[in-house]
Amino acid sequence: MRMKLVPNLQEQVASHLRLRILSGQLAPGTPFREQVLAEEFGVSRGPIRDALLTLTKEGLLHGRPNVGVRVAAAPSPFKRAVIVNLRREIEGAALARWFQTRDAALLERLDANLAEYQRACAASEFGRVVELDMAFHRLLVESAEDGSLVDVWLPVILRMFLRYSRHRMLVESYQEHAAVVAAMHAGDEAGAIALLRAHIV
Amino acid sequence: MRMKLVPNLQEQVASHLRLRILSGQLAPGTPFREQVLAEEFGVSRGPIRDALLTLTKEGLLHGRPNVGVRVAAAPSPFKRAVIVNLRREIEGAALARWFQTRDAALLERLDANLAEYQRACAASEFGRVVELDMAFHRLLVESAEDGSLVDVWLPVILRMFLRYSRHRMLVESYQEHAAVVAAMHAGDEAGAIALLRAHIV
DNA sequence: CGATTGTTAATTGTCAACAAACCACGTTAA
DNA sequence: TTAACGTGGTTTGTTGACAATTAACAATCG
Repeated sequence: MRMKLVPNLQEQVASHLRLRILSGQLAPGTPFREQVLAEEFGVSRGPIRDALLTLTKEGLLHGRPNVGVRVAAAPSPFKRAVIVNLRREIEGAALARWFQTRDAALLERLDANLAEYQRACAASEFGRVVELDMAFHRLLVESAEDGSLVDVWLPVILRMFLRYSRHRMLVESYQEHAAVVAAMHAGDEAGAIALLRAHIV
Repeated sequence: MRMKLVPNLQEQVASHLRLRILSGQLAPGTPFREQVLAEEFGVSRGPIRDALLTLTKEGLLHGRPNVGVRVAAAPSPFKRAVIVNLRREIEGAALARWFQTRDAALLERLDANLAEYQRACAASEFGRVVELDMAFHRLLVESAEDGSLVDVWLPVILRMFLRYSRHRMLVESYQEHAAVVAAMHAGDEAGAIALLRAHIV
């Protein structure tokens, strides 16, 4: 069994740019030029193009043919309301499915996530908190049916995290995560799902 | 004012392959080789790669790095159930929003779609029916807020139409579409939304 | 006989050069 | 003055060649 040691260049570039966009440092409309990025990453424009196309399909970039891509604007209130319900549906379904097996491995990973989350909060590592926040929800979605929902879930949550102003409420978000996990430990299915849905805002 | 006469090669290729996959002729797991497609379309591998990446993100193809892409399998019952709810949420929200304006232009387009749908049914033009079925729902989604929901809606419905066995019920599907439009004409918001949600299965 | 290791053919990943499209700017003419 | 029209420079779109990786098969060893 071998883990992939060196992922594709396009994946490395996409991951790097994803974090850069989600950090919220870049204003909507900021252009991403292929040549500039190619020189910055030390690769040719090929992998850059693939990465930009990926991020565009994920909703983080907005592209017009023959013009280029720019950082996408945050979704409108209407669109955001729809997206919130989509996330609730997906993650709620995943959590409901977990209660059919109650696999302990997931609980361990969630506990580890909470511990690291708490540490990052105390250290005020802002970017790390965003990562851990998304990782928490990703663990839930991945637990259901070998992660078959991840591909539909990812574009949804990425659009929500685009210029997400709620990351400031670090402690509050942590407590809500912890409450969900506590309900899972207690075997309270309805309570866990209700807490999770209420947490997604 | 000029319409784009010749869209990008990658878009032409993607559209063509999309229809080929949705037609249901190709069994899940059928490989898509870049070189083969490049020769078939008479272009180089570049645009083909972009098209395959697009279709992969849309859920129609399943790809592994350094190996290639294959026609994706139909979603599992669990995943399909989730996707059904996602479509209901998106299209229901779009329809609810239409009732705030009741723009007549949409009704005209839907009536035209129904007429053409009926004709294609009578002529048993199977592929055309699939197109019109999706076009009907697309019109609904595009009507809300300048089509801002289309990008999240498209990957969802494409996954549902992947090897969709329900297209055989041509007349039944037409009648359900017509019932939704009739409720819209009558100004019955709750009824239209209920009919639409019940139609998505 | 089974498992492991080389070898090879096929396929994807990457690159650099060239072609086509777009945008801003200055010019021209009504 | 203003609108239309070229024009130059910048950026994306496309291409073909080359490198890296994979999977299947053959040979080898325990």
